[in-house]
Amino acid sequence: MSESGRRRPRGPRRALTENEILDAALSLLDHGPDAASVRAIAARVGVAPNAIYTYFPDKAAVVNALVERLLGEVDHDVFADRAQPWRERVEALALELRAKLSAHPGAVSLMVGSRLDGSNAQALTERLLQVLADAGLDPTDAARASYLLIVYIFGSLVLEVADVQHKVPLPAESERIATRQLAFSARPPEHFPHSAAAAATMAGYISTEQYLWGLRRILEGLTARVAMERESVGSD
Amino acid sequence: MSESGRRRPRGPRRALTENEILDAALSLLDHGPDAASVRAIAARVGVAPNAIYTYFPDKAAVVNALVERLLGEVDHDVFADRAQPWRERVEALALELRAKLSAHPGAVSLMVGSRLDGSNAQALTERLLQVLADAGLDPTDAARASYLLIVYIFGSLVLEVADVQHKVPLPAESERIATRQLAFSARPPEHFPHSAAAAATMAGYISTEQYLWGLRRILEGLTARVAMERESVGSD
DNA sequence: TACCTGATTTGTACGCCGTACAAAGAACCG
DNA sequence: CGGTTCTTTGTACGGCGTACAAATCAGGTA
Repeated sequence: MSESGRRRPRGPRRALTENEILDAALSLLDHGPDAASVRAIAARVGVAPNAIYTYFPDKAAVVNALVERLLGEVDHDVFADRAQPWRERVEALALELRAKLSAHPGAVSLMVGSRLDGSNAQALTERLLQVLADAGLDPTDAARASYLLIVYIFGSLVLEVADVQHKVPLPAESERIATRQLAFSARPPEHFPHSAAAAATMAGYISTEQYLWGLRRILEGLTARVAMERESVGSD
Repeated sequence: MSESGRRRPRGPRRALTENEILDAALSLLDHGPDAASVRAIAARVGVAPNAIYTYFPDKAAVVNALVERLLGEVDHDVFADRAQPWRERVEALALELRAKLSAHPGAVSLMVGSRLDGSNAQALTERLLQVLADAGLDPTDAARASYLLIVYIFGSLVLEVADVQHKVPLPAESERIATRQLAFSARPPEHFPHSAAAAATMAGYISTEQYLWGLRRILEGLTARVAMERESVGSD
């Protein structure tokens, strides 16, 4: 074992672990995206603010590690089963990601500007490419499609947390819809006829139903292409 | 005229306009998303920091106004022409928005968490709904589709600015692709076979070409639905 | 004309933030 | 034991958004 090979370092044992710091940051984030300051995290784990810098080089590293950890919580088994229809696997992946990330709205705010290139992010991309390859997309289309899906998933999350704007805790979906309904009906209908007509639907934008609706339209667009290409190839 | 009806206020004439403040903020944003501090803006327009609060209640209002102003710069004529094919109108809208917003990467960072419910945002939504209605979507589908498109456009922008991470000025597209190419080839190919194979495509993710590719897949998904529904309605 | 009144601008200050730096403390080695 | 090395802390700097009271300015009114 190489792990027993490396001796314990010279100094005092560390009082914390990286994970305890991330735990603290994550729980603080439930009080708003700005609540996870270095000072607050340090206070939460009972240590001086600058002790954090023994574990992470700067705050951006804490954020990156936090995002990576959330991505690591995604259960791959749900959509790694190649016996399942590929569409359901993509939907399962999208729902898993949304569930794990929107559970921490503050963290979603933080991932904007995070690198998203950690090993867990790569693993998820790889899984997605796998599913799309199983769907019959050639490697180039699969790559493009995976980015399209990531944009959709990530964009939905960002718009969703922007909508609830660091209110805490996250209100229930039905309550959020009602709030938006009110906001829409306050608009001048004479200048925005389509918007007024679509108010009820638009109030329900931010919902799992709309999320899946959009996802399915995208999947249809991806496979329409495959179908077209298969047709054009013809008797091959 | 009601404008001549309101008399000039009592005090000294204002030294600035809201627009000058937004100009200053916008030019500062080109030096990074954090460069547009209230103090920096005030210094830029030659005024004490707290004078800004005579024009805007707080910094969030400045950001909202800035985003609204950028949305107002979008040229509606390009996609308001109902004689044009609706697909091209949607593409023109998407390209206009991307062009106007990604010209100010710092501002895109700021719009995350902005309300996006100003009159210009509403006008764009209305236009989008109009185009989708012209495409033959019923009001409900048009509403859902417009949100899907907004998520895509906005998500693409957010991921794009996250990729260049406040580097300034924005590097050329070819250079960004080369940088990403390097990053991808540094990954362990044995654990991520699909990712490795798709590296070249993925390096080119962030490009106008990929942006349009995804957009067209979405439009195909939306119209595949319309086509299906028309078929199922049958002889009607 | 001179004063009053109300809007604008400024000076100062508070409490945060991320984090650099040097000193102090703790565990291991010889 | 002393020395070495790592962790933790105290203190401090510069910057942030913004609250508050004083000063300044330009009307309207007497």
